Amino acid sequence: MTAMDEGPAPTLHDVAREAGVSVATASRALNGSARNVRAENADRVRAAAARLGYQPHLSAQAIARGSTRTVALVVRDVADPYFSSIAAGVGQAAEEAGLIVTMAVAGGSPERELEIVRTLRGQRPQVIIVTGSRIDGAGTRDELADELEAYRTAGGRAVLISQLDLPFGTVTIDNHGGSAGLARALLGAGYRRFAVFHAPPSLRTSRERHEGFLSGLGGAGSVVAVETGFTRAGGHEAARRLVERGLDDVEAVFAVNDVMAIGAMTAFREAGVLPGRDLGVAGFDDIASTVDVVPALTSVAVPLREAGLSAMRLALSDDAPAELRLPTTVVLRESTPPRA
Amino acid sequence: MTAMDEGPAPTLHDVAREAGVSVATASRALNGSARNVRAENADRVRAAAARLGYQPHLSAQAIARGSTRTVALVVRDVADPYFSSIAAGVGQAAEEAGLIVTMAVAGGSPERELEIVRTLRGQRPQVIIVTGSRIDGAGTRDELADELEAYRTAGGRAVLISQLDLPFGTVTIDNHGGSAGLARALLGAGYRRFAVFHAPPSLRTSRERHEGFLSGLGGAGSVVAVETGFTRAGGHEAARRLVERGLDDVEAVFAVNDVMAIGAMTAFREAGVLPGRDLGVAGFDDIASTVDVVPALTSVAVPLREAGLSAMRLALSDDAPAELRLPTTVVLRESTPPRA
DNA sequence: TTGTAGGCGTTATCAG
DNA sequence: CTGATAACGCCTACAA
Repeated sequence: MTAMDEGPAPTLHDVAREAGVSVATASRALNGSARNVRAENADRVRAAAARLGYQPHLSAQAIARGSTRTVALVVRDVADPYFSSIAAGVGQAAEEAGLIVTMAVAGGSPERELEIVRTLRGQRPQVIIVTGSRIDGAGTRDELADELEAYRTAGGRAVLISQLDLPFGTVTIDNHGGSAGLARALLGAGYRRFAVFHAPPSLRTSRERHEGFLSGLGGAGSVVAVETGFTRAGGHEAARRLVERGLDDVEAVFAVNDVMAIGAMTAFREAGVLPGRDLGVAGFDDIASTVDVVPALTSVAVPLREAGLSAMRLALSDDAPAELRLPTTVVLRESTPPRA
Repeated sequence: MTAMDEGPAPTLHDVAREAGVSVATASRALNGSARNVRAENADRVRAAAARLGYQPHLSAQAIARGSTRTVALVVRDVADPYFSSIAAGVGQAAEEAGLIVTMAVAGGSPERELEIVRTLRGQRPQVIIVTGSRIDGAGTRDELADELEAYRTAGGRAVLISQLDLPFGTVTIDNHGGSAGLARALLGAGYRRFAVFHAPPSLRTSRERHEGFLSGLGGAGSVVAVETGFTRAGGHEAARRLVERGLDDVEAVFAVNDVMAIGAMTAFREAGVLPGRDLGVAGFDDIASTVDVVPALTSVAVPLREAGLSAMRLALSDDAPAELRLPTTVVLRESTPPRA
């Protein structure tokens, strides 16, 4: 109810009137669709635009031009370092390409993911990037595929950072190979008896890492599997359960991601079991905190930021949608010291 | 060059034709702008929409309706837990309000921040939330204010999660009070001689925390100030420098944020100085990893997620733009054990 | 209950 | 080089 001058944002018409030219000329002057505007008029237009605080209505441009300058990103959880690293990569690539990124959070629900992709499609972004593990038996797989297919048919570029499960460009992480390499490295360090903290096997990422680990072991040693959540809390809880059950037959635990491993380390410590001394601990992803935790966490490095960049590259390239497999690297640290 | 049926996305016209009704009826059936559509027709329209994989063009809706259903968020760095927690809060509130969040990364550059807000304005979002410390002497302050003012004049809601520096709704964190409380708590624990790791004083958040700490000390004890970057790397480097210089006159270090403190702890450890035993360490923000680091990090808890929620609430409310000050809580942990 | 028509802010075509 | 004017996809009086 103030006396402030309320009112709609100035439009191109306002600018044109203020500059004493037609909208067409104003439009041309502002975005040089053709270089043919008299310098003087161009200046007048720019001055008028500045004076009025004019900003072109992106939606209107989108309609008139028939295309937007945005990329849509679907993640499970922004606050999870795994996704925020990917998001950072996507953001960087988007900025370089002059695109705006819009971001939606699926929270691990396949239904919500589907719903998001649907409404995202309404945004008509140039690119849709869906991140996060596929979930088997979710029942939304085919619908998601249809949705993305419809999007592609309309000229959009869909890319997944996930498992190669849908017929779209996909950036995959070598989960199986990474875990197998880790298993071999741990065997090499003298470990024989393991526990694996994993999420429900329908979560593909977890399953791949779990299976990869077993296959890397190649039958050597023993493994007790503990199913839990794919989060820090899950790792923490699994560790508590394992301690309760007794640690006699485990020399090292592999948690299928770092936040689980870190939560587990804390739980072990709370129970008087010292990670790195009493028990080896390893994770997966090699998030930033691995080196700040004590003992530093053995992990499998995944180029997360690079995954985001690659996804954008894949999307923007004109090659047929392909799989881009990102390599992983085992990084041994103090949490799994060589065993006498 | 495949034989796939390429082509533009289906429009409302296509749906209408497919259903054998007019666009108006189709529009009404799809978004019940009025409940007056014969049930049979409504069904036909919905069926046609489904068959065609129709999704309304959000930009077109935005233009026709004169408003969008989006909120724009500006952060410094998505991968920083500080911002990703805020983003998570904003995302949650946005979802509840049925809004899509678009997110842009300023990377700590005031110029980039200004540029982002400018183009964001073109998006015509319902809300613009700008997060991150104000930076004094940036030279963009007034321009940013103008930009946001123009946005508000056009009916937008601008909110900052920052310092109260611009005449808009602002969610502030009690940096000064929190640090002062921390200082008192550390005095109470027997510490007297401090080092403070801070960023350049133009960064308001850093300055407020630094000054708050000094004021909490109230002249008691001694303080050596070390200027460095506002990041983990900054903390790490400051710690290295401090060790080189000698630690004889410091019993505890306060890093103005947790990632700095955590980086510092690692650096100290690398130098053979054990945090918590040889040296107290405290941070600010109380990010998730404080409890997973060893020793657990003393910090000042900031309701980050809540900040995001509050910002949305502030934006969506019809009250005059106000300041909403979020309280902080000192959390003493093992990194600052009571001193004999 | 339905359809026609005009408008939203831009861009782009096509005469001048 | 400039200015009408017709799209773009959707919504919404207004009229039927």
